[in-house]
Amino acid sequence: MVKGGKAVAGRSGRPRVGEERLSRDAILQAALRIVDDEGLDAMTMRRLAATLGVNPMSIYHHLPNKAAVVAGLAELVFAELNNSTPPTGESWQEELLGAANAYRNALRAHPNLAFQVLADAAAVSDVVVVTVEPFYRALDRAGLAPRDIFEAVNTLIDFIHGFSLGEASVRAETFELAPDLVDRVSKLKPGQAPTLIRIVDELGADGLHYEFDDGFAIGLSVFVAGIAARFGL
Amino acid sequence: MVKGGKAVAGRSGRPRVGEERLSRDAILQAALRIVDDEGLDAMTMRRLAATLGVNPMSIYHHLPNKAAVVAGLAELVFAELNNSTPPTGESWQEELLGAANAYRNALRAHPNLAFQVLADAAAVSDVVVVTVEPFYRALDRAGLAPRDIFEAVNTLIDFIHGFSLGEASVRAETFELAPDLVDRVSKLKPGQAPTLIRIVDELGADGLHYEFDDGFAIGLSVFVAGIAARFGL
DNA sequence: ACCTGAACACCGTTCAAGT
DNA sequence: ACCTGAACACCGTTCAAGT
Repeated sequence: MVKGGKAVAGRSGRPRVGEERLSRDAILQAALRIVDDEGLDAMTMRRLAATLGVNPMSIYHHLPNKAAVVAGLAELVFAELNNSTPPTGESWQEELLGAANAYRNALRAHPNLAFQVLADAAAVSDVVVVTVEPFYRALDRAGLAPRDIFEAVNTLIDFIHGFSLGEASVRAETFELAPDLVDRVSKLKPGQAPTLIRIVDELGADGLHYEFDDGFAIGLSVFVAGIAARFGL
Repeated sequence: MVKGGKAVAGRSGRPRVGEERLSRDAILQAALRIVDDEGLDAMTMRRLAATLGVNPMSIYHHLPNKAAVVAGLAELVFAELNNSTPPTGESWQEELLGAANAYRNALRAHPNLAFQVLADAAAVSDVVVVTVEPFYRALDRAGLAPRDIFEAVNTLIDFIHGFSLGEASVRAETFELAPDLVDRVSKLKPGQAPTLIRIVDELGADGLHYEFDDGFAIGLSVFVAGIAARFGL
């Protein structure tokens, strides 16, 4: 963009104290804005520097490399989640649903980042660890044994991750499966997926409408019923 | 690598019939090899061309761009899954577990690709659609209503996706959580995650060992129990 | 310590030219 | 039709130099 023109004046050299133009936080906020607005690919070091009105290399004094910038963004998402009000509920079930919804919403807030966040969720940082507290609290309240809590939370969070991945990969929050799934299924060679074809046919009558909100709620209800049955509540 | 040297002879121009050096399939196989061996980042168009002994631009006559190459790889993974022997079982539960294990194994076969595969699973192609047939078959056999089958399969596959994402993000198939989780948890400010800290403490006594295989089996058992309970089987 | 400028070693892709 | 060579418009990052 600034391409041909000579660099905007901007004194070089160390700024006086209290005059720093850059900070880890300012960089991450600017990066998050770019990612939210234009996607992860648009967030290049050079572009980031440009929006900060700074030389590309200046960023490297606050973050070691681009991977660190992206990891910092993932951390921001979890930090937002941790700052949201913790879920409460009449029952452990309600509390668990509250935790799950808050988690999903945090991921939904930055769909262009969801992918990266999910990848980093494994390479856990402190912020991520704290994130599971509400889940532990709900299941502790339910009376599960420590090891069962551990496994149950892992399972539930895996589901939320997978669901969020699908949700982030699709633009609209509602979509008609009809033109998509029905159409595609109808083009399959009949021998290849007989059950699928038959089921989709029967569904087709009702009109094949899908809402992510409903899908999530149903998934959670399956999970809650499963926990209760599997761990003897 | 070939950097300074002059291009290896290699006649240019159109090869005679039956003499083509390139094909969509050959390109994808070479690309898959690079991704499996060195990761997705190593698979650049130029690198891919080099291993094929061909000019970078030649690839564009078979695939429109790099995104198409990567999408082709994702398709390969699902194709492998569809060619594996379909699961059978005494009960619908066993059949469902068989389908889930086959699905997970297909994703595990190419960990460096898992990420991309999961992203593309939403932007569904025909190969992906066929992939769900075994799940539909198991739940149809269980006697679920069409709409319930649809929702249950979505939920289960979301779980598998999330699980596989976590599995792909971690190198070893077994890891001690102790030095990782326990250590990290113990460094938290006590007010931040009291339940988590307490539960992990109690777990710490047993030795905090985690196996992905066990985690997956437990997760599946929760879902099977949940499906039975939630959909009244 | 913090910022800059120039340079290095890459990218994906377009376009015109070969056979 | 299929492959090539040169070129364009980018990347992330190193390194030496400024204050």
